[in-house]
Amino acid sequence: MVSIKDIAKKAGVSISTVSYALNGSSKVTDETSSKILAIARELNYVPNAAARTLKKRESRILGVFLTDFKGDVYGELLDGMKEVCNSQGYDLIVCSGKQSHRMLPERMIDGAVILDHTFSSEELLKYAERNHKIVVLDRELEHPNINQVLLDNKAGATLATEFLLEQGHKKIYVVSGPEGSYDSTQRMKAVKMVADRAEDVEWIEIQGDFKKSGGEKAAEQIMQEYTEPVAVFCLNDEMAIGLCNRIADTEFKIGEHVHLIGFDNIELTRYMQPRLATIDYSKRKWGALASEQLIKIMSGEKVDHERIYVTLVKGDSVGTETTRSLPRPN
Amino acid sequence: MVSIKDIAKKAGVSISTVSYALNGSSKVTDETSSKILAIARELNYVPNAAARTLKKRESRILGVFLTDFKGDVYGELLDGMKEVCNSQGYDLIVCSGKQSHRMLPERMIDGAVILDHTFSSEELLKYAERNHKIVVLDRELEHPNINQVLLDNKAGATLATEFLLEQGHKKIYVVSGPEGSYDSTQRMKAVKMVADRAEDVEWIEIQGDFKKSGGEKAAEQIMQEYTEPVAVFCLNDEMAIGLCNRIADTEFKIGEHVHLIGFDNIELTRYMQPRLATIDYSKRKWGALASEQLIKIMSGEKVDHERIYVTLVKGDSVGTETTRSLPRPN
DNA sequence: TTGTAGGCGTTATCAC
DNA sequence: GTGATAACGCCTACAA
Repeated sequence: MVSIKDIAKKAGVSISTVSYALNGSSKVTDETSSKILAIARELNYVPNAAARTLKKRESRILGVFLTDFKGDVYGELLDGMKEVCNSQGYDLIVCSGKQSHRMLPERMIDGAVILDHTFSSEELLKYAERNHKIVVLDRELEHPNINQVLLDNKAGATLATEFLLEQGHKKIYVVSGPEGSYDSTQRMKAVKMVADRAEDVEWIEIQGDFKKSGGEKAAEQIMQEYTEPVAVFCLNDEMAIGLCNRIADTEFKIGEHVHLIGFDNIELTRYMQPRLATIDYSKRKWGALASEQLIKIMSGEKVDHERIYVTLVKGDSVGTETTRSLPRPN
Repeated sequence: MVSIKDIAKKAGVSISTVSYALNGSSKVTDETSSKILAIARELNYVPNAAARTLKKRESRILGVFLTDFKGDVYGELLDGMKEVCNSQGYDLIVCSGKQSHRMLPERMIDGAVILDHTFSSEELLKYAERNHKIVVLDRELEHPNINQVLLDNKAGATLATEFLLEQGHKKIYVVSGPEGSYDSTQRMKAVKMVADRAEDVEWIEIQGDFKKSGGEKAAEQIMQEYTEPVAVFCLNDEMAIGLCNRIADTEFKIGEHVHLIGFDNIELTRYMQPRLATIDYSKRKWGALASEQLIKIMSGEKVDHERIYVTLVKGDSVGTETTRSLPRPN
């Protein structure tokens, strides 16, 4: 490995002069500087990240932690994060799994964005307590070194539920996310609030998992119990897709027998037939804002928690309840 | 930050004793050792990754470089990589974008897996020349420090094309990937080979981009030129999905007017109506193998290039050509 | 069994 | 403007 020491030797100067030249300090003559730069290029010199990080006590790398690498929500979110990070001179790395947690306490990264419910809040608080900077996207956590950028789950679930009610639906299945998911809990709470306040509305929770398989299972149960048209609120789009596809094998029709709305507005919903009604928000903005907040708290700036606003996307997957007595197909 | 120096002071021993104890060396008494460990825990000691990396000249981190964070192929592939990495005591980080390239030459990571055609081969060879270890998944590149783990594109495209021919199709549109994509070029070459060898077969290339939008555009052209049923080979599933969805808005029917086959067997194809015919391979195995090869060449082991085998998945998106004169709908 | 000391590659504070 | 020199936190001969 070629180090500044090698360059110094070859250039006949000291290592400090080399360091200055390499870092573009104005303290060194243009002449010496260009000579050093030339030699550095000639020797294929590349600075050593570990040494720099050790000395400067910062790596200029930010990490984002995901539950897993699958999931349709992540793509744009990560792109949003990357954009902001890069523009601020940081690199972004994506990590998953318990093993990678060490990156934060061992100071391989300067800060972390968390979207991983397997990362316990105790662990996060422990790190925050040791002065590591963290932004959480998937929980509420109060600490001077932690900032929250959360989806407005309550507004989203309220919009979705009210939309179903407005269309005249009286029986609503709600397919939830996995145990312990903050998003699921929050959305569920809002549904309950709205539905309980309405007259004559019955709502039934089906335990889901935020994956396609959960939607499929829910479809089975719903069709089994079917007596008349029902509304279904899948707490994310992936389950809605699973549900749709299970139902596509039957005579039941989405938007007629089963009125369906999702949450997330993932790209695929644009392509579904009929178009899935869902709750939209900017994933790119979510990621960008998370990175911004992280960089701010790292620089010592005091910032408030942020919220990502949501909107309703209507779609033919939810029809008006004009066909109360539509019979069970076949 | 608490370092081994602090522990040493508190324990009344030297820093080397602390280091030995922390690394489980048998050279230190159980008594001293447990005392040191207790103090380390008490002080919330966490080793500093940069210092360890600098000294040991390895980070135990492997990096994978992707063109972008979107893309349905990546999830399982990354999981496959992560599994192998972790089991071998390595961490995996996912990077994207030109800025992050520095991770390799600056020795932040011990090795890299490349699935990013924006990473030039010259750059990769340069790094390989400086003794960095690399596994490429998206090109052919010969160097002692580079290993290839490539899809058997030729076999896949041949299987797909032959399947269309067996079903009696005589006119085949091929929707390609973006300019410069190795996978696209290889697949295209195989199609040409098979189709040209067959009698009476006409094939037409449509320039695509491996994204949904490319499939949509291809759909427009195909419908415009339509006179009788045609076959279409989209060189990846994402374009096939775009094509399907564009066609779903019309009276044309997949599997009747347009016989469609894709490539990749991404999860979503399972849910399409009709089921998309495609080429399958294990993404998880691809990732796992890539990691294994990387770790092997890093340990100085000499390994051959590897190939990921593919199979044909039939689906109702390709019907038999019994309806040669099916008229143009509406 | 434990301590001393040198060095990994870099930055940064001093002198000169 | 340039050069010694001392860290940064850790590992590891070698010495005691």
